[in-house]
Amino acid sequence: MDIKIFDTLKGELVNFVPIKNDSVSMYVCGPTVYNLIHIGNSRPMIVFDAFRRFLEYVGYKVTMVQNFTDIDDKIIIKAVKEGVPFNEISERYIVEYMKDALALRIRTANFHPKTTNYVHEIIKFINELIDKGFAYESAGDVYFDVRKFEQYGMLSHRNPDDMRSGSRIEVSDIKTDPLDFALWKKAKENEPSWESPWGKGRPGWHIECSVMATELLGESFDIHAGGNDLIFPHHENERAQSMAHSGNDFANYWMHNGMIKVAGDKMSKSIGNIWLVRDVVSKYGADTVKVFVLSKHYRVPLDFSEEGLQAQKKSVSRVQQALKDAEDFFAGTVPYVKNTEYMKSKIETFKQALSDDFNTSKAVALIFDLSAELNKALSEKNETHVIENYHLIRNEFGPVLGIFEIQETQQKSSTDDTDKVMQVLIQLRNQARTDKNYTLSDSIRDGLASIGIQLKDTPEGTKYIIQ
RNA sequence: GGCAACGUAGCCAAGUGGUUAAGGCGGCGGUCUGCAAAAUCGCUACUCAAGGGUUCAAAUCCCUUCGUUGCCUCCA
Repeated sequence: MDIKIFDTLKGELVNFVPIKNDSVSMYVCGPTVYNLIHIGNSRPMIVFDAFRRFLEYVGYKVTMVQNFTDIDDKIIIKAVKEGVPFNEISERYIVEYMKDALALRIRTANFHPKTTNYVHEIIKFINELIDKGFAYESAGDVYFDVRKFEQYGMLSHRNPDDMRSGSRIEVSDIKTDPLDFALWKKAKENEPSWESPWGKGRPGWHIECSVMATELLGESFDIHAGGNDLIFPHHENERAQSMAHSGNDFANYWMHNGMIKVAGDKMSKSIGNIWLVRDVVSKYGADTVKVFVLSKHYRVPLDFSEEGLQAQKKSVSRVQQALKDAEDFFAGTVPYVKNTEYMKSKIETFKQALSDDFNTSKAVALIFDLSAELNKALSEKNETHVIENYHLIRNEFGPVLGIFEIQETQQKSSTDDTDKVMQVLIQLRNQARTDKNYTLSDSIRDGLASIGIQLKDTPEGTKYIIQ
């Protein structure tokens, strides 16, 4: 099956053909670790984790790298402010990042390299760029000479001359061209630094990704991904220095996700309109957050709002409840079956949707359809159809998109004390109903509802859901 | 100023040349229920920002206008 993706470099939908037949190498730009991550940061995590799973689903062996930039101005500033070594800050926020990723059920990449572990390779890489005439030292800094790289501007579809004339580019007399960017920054007093041929200093911002991608995936690899705010300058610069260094292609495909916005503005640490991942996940659950993100195509801007999340939570709960009902229907474990024709045709539809520039909103819509089918099958007691739809959601499509993989809501077992208390209350209420004492029965129901416990009178008896 | 993207129902959102314009939330009506809730069934865009054009045929291609946003500076 052909997989089509939108390639930022070509500016159009292209057929995805990996370098090696059966394997895919991808590099996803990770965070600079100086803060807790917000919902905006979570979009590439959610989207590209799912994309990676999809590639594996259709049979590729995927090697995924996601870096941590653990040395940078902001980390240093924060460390100074707290009076601790810089690596205490970066290590802290790597741990916090991992916690948030876990809460979102993002699978870990194959490699999570850190800049500071690659300083030796970075220095070597810069040295080679200087040898090849693409970089120069100036006052202890080393800069990339953009005029030497003919393709500069190609990824971001910009003309270097236009950018030079723009007033927002800072002019510096230590740079040959205002667009030149730092590969190596000379250490200021008391800054963390490493020894180098150019004196004490530290890596510039873009170089770490080029070096770590090259070290772990090779000079040329398949996919480079990240937020579209990284296209310029980060990815443009990465591409320039990498191609100048190797003389070969760098990433063959560039995938970029759109920004998450709040009330019309981009969610950004500098604007301050951020929602922390951990707060949103604990309030709405990972499935809701992920379905919310995957409901919209990954390249277009997504407006974040509590109202939107609230609406999504309802739809997500319906699917979760249908799955739980199916498990209850089979007293805990839904038996596996060989894929039926019905399942095969749904799987085909699912793959088709995701092959078309990763159209997750179509795939999510399919899951909602299956969830309705599952509910119908349950009420008709059609075992085969329950099994088919349950497995398609829980064990086939869910694990690809990273949603509905597990039961998020707490299941109460019959040995649980809560359940015992609930059974007493339900019995009491049902006696009242039999006696047609609806004032009492309704007051029990309303009372429970007010503390978040919902009663449902089904043909199989009264059930309850703890919100 | 330069370079892009987007504008589809009350709201969110697929569809990008040709069957009845997916799906979700909300709303209305039916089934179920003592009444609800949940589930389920039906209805909820004769129309795709506006105006031109191309075509046998356009939400889908082209042009113009209006509007929103992003990048050009750290950012996912």
